[in-house]
Amino acid sequence: MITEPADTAPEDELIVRIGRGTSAATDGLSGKREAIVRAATSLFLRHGYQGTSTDQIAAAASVSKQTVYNQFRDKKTLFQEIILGVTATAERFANGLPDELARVRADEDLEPALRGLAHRYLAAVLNPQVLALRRLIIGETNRFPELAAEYYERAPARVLAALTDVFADLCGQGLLTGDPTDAAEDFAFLVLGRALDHGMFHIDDAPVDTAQARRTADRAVTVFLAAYRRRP
Amino acid sequence: MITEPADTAPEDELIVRIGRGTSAATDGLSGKREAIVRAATSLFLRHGYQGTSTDQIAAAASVSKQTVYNQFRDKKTLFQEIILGVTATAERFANGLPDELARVRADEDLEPALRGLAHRYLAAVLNPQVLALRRLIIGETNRFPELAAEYYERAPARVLAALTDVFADLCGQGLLTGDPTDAAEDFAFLVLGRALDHGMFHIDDAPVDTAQARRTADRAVTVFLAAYRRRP
Amino acid sequence: MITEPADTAPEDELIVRIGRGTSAATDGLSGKREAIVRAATSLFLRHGYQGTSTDQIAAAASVSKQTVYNQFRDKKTLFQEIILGVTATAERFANGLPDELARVRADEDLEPALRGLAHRYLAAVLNPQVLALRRLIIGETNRFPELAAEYYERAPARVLAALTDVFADLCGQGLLTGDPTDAAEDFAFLVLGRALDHGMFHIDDAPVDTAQARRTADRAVTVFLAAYRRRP
Amino acid sequence: MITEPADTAPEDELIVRIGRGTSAATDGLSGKREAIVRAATSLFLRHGYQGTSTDQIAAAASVSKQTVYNQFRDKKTLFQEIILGVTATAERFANGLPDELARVRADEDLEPALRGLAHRYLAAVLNPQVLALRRLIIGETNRFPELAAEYYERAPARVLAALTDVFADLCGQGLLTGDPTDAAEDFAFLVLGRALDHGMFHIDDAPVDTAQARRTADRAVTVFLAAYRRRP
DNA sequence: AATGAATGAGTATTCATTCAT
DNA sequence: TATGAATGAATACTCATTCAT
Repeated sequence: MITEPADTAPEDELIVRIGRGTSAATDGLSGKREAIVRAATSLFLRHGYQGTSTDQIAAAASVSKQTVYNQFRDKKTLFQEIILGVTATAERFANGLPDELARVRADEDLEPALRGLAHRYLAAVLNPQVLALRRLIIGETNRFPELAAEYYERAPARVLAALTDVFADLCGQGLLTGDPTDAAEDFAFLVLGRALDHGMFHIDDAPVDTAQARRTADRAVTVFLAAYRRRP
Repeated sequence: MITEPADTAPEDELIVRIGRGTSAATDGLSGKREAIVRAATSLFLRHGYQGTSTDQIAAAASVSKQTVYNQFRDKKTLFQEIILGVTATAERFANGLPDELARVRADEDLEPALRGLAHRYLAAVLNPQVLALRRLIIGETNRFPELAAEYYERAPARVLAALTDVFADLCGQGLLTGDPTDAAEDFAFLVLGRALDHGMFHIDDAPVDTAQARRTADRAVTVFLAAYRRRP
Repeated sequence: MITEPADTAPEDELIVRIGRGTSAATDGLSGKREAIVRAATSLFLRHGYQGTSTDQIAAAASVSKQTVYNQFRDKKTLFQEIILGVTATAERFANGLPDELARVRADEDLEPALRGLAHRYLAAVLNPQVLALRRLIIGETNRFPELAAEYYERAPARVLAALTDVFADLCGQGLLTGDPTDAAEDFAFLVLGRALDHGMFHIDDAPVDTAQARRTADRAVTVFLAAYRRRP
Repeated sequence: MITEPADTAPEDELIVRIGRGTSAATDGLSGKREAIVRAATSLFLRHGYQGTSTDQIAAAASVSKQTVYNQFRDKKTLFQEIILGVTATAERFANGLPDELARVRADEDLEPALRGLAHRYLAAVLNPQVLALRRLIIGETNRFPELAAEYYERAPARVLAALTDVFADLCGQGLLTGDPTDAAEDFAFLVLGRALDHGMFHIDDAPVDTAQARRTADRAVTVFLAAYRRRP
């Protein structure tokens, strides 16, 4: 119904190749599959699951409708594959977190290191596409409860687990006290809470306000350390 | 993966009378209006905006479809009126917060008072219907950006403002230090962050786990006071 | 797809009013319902269940597609209501049979009376629309087994039961011997067998060949009486 | 009311090799052709012509869709070749009938011989697959009138012709009187009539009830001989 | 000859909305 | 005002058939 031909918003960062054929030999064949994923991701993120028709997806991918169905059994399957594919990106981000703090050695390094971590974390989550993905999944939690739960496990929960590892290590170094799991949660939501809550209810295609994000990160670290820094 | 819960959840708490006819005189006439609101609220919360048809609303309200259109012009209008009506409930909760801490006078009262506040706040937000409403609005933020923004102002932001007032007062009493606005945000998300993040991605009709909520509230207050309690 | 505007084959005999509103007051309202039944009956008889689309039905009835769905929940329901409605016509025919032989009193009346009965029976069943209905139901027996069984009970089996009553009466009068049920079956298929078998596999819109039917009827009665006439 | 039997019924008896390549040399090449015929026969018998898609046929034959089209031009052609191929089986049955009665010599052999013939005939026609084939062709008589007529000529009519030959021979031996053609028809439908009529409208995968079939055959022969046996 | 992918028209059904009463 | 019936466009999905390899 609603046709948006000039549809060029670059969600490309979030779009990953999904499916079987990734080898060079099949690249030509699965070009259409990738086009469908790309188009559907963009449409789902902007109009939601129900608000996106298979006609629109096929048109946006410059592909016939049946090709969509040949590649993805039905709309539900396409949606799930896309969400899970995109989720993998978030998973990779989480898995990369621990390395960032691996080099913290002495007391004087801790606070700036945490500030850097907090800032990168905040910037990653406030990315407009990441926010759009969260809105999409949250809005479809009733329809796809298992998909939502799986996303939670592989993205937010995975980040918390990574932070827990980080803080357990820092406790082991004698830099922090308290339960690492609690520390991870408190750190995460001191950093993200307000911005994420606001971001859920506001569409803003502008990139993250870096200065604001840095102030938020710095304050979060200050409060966090007031509670969790080991005092001699 | 698609789940359709039975159509019998009593959202009555959230359903308030909306619209013009609230006086006793018009009660007979707007009984149908209320039935429509009640039915539509229930359906929208469970199946979303696009997942709810006007046929379903009319049938659930035992009313003809044209009556729905006579009362609400179109589906969008009905949706917006319902969301704003339900938002008023959240607004009232926010407005009641400051009174809760008005009686705190001496240092020894502060921590238990904050714990009680934190627990009531957490329990209120984790109410299954409140979570469902959040999911609904978040999922429709793209379609109804102004509605989402208005909800944010009248519910989450209103609570933060109320907490800011509370903490400004406590700072004035010499019990806390720091910026009251920052304190309000940090308090709010230390309390809510994790549970709300989890709640967005998990359907759970069970009532809030009180013991767990209390532990969370207590820990949040401890961390909060480590950073914001005025030290002599 | 296939549009047949000049579709004026008069199946009207078979089409009976189906449904709730038959009173004069609702006649105007259910005019469309009747048009749908009329159009769908014609199309189903000619193109089968799967070969008839709801688009075609709506077009042939000069009605919108949704009106078809408002009146008949879905295509299956429409098909079943039509078949059962038409079946009622066959049922009435069966119920009228016993009266035809009620007047047989003396031995000399028996043979001509049976010949008349046989001829009317044969002519009724060889009616092109009746044959088309049989083909339709037989062809859909896999898809609608209960409907086919119900048709069988209310049409062919009902006729056999009526003939059984007739022959039981004639046995009671001392005109026939043997089991009335056997007699009914043998009579029925001596009369119909060949013509019906042939008719199933040949489309022939021409009316029944009366002379041929009479010869068949006469021969059937001769063979039948050779076996079942009581000999003094 | 719609029933979809499991896809495992072994119609192999009815499936014969169809088409050009039957010699040993081409067996390798037409193995796929045979697989297609086998799969399509099974599907057509169970779901009808329109109810069977070329996708299903290709999948059931473990063959690509294009291979189906390479072998059979289009769906109609495939259907017709299958029906005609299966018809050949019925034809062979008819052609074998005369030999069965060739040995009848004396009066005392006649009745048991006819009973045996009647029973075998009845059992052959009541075979579930034969009934399914009849339903299929009858249901498609409007769409494939010439195919239905050809089936009729090569199966039911061929049996009647064979029976006519049998009875002409028996008349020549002085065992029967009357017109052999009439005798054949009356014999055929005294035997089959009721069971065939019932069988058209009832799906029953169970094998024929032998005792019941024998009783029917015996009664049919009794009535038949009452009319056609030559009396000295 | 065989394949997997592609096509465009068609399937039953439902949508938000409006009209006649 | 409230209703039941009606509408035309859209929904997800499937069809028989063909193309490139």
